[in-house]
Amino acid sequence: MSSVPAFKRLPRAVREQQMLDAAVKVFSRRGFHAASMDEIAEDAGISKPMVYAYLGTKEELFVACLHREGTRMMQAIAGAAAPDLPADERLWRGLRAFFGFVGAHRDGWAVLYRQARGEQPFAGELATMRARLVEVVAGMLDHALRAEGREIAAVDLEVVAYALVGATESLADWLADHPEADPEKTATRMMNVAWLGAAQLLHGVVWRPAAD
Amino acid sequence: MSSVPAFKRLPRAVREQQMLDAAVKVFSRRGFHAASMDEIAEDAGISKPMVYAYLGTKEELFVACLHREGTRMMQAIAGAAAPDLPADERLWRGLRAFFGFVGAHRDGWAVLYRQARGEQPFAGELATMRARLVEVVAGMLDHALRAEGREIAAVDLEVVAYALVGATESLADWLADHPEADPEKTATRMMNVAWLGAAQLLHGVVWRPAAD
DNA sequence: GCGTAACCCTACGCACGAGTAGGTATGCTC
DNA sequence: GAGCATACCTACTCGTGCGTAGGGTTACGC
Repeated sequence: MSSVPAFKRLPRAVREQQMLDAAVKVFSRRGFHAASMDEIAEDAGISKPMVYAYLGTKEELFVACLHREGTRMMQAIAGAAAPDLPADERLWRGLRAFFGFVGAHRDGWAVLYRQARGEQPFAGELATMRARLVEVVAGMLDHALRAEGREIAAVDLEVVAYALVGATESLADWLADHPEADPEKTATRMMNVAWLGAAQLLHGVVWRPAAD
Repeated sequence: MSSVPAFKRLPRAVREQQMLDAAVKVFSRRGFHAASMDEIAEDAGISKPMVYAYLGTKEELFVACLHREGTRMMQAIAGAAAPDLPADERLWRGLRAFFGFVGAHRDGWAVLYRQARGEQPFAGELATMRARLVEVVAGMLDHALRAEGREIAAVDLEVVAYALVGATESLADWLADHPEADPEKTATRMMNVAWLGAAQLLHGVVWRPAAD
């Protein structure tokens, strides 16, 4: 009596992706705690024990979401910013790829990402990703600096890179909240804030507080 | 038999502050959801029904925390950045006040703030505060621009301001995570990132993507 | 000294949601 | 077509934590 087979008995790999899709969706719109495993299961068109069997606990599930989305984003960026280009061009392409990605996954990534910043269990996971980005940006700055024959203390470089990454994340939030906004244009604006300032630094222009 | 009166029967205003102190502390270290009203009450040296009687639901309590801390911060900034100063000086004093505040409330404010970004119910509350900041910064930029005889579309101005505020928030996070870091120095670094770039924009220097 | 209003408590009800026990059906291999 | 693994389900347990009912005690006005 297998008259209506169609939507059943799929291989594990497929179901896992469906579950992750559903999880990203639900976590995004509800937040980690407010999201229930029941809703995720229902949204994935499957029953709860299956989710536990394949992806484990709620926390593990969330981490899996972060991992998948994070990896996709990193790949998008890495694929765009070839390491043999000049610093400004790399920065530009990286930013464009980043905002393009966020624009294409507005409710997915950006909200998931915002969640992770707050909850202790995931802050570490996220910090790792951010650290990789900061390292890349700091490396770019350092490289450009050496080309100019200058040097800056590593800490300063890291903090500047951190600020740039932070500004970028904020604009990503902004982009996620403004569906009408254009990712490309946002990238251009970020480039203006970031690169014009950074270029000054690279040329040895420094702002100092007045002695008061 | 009132031999040990000391720590009992305090007036409402005092108890409310104690409760808020406790709530900020617990929300900060546990996060909104993981924090329990029982723990907050215990930490405030009072019983749970009192908290409900004075400050209302858990959500209302959290909002009250946000409000108190946010107001304090805004006052700290407003008190430092007099509106009749030149833009760069205002920016500098504002930043110094901001990082000073965060430095003095590392585990209080910064963590509370991070929480609020993620949870939908509070995102709005926080957005309002951020919007006020963005408005101030954008106003400063606009003012400085007009003094130079230039103009920029309001949207662009807002986005730039948003990016600057975002970068500042990120450095605040960084500061909160690095207890050894100096707020003053952090403010200087932020000033370098922000002002050097902004000053370029003010002078009409603009970065544009190459036609490819 | 007596009422009344504030302050404060010890319990509990109750819903919600994470995680599981235990069982059924379907395809695949030989 | 028997055996086995994999996909899948319904229906529970059980802890946790929000919010409250209902009652006690200290101050303060008169």
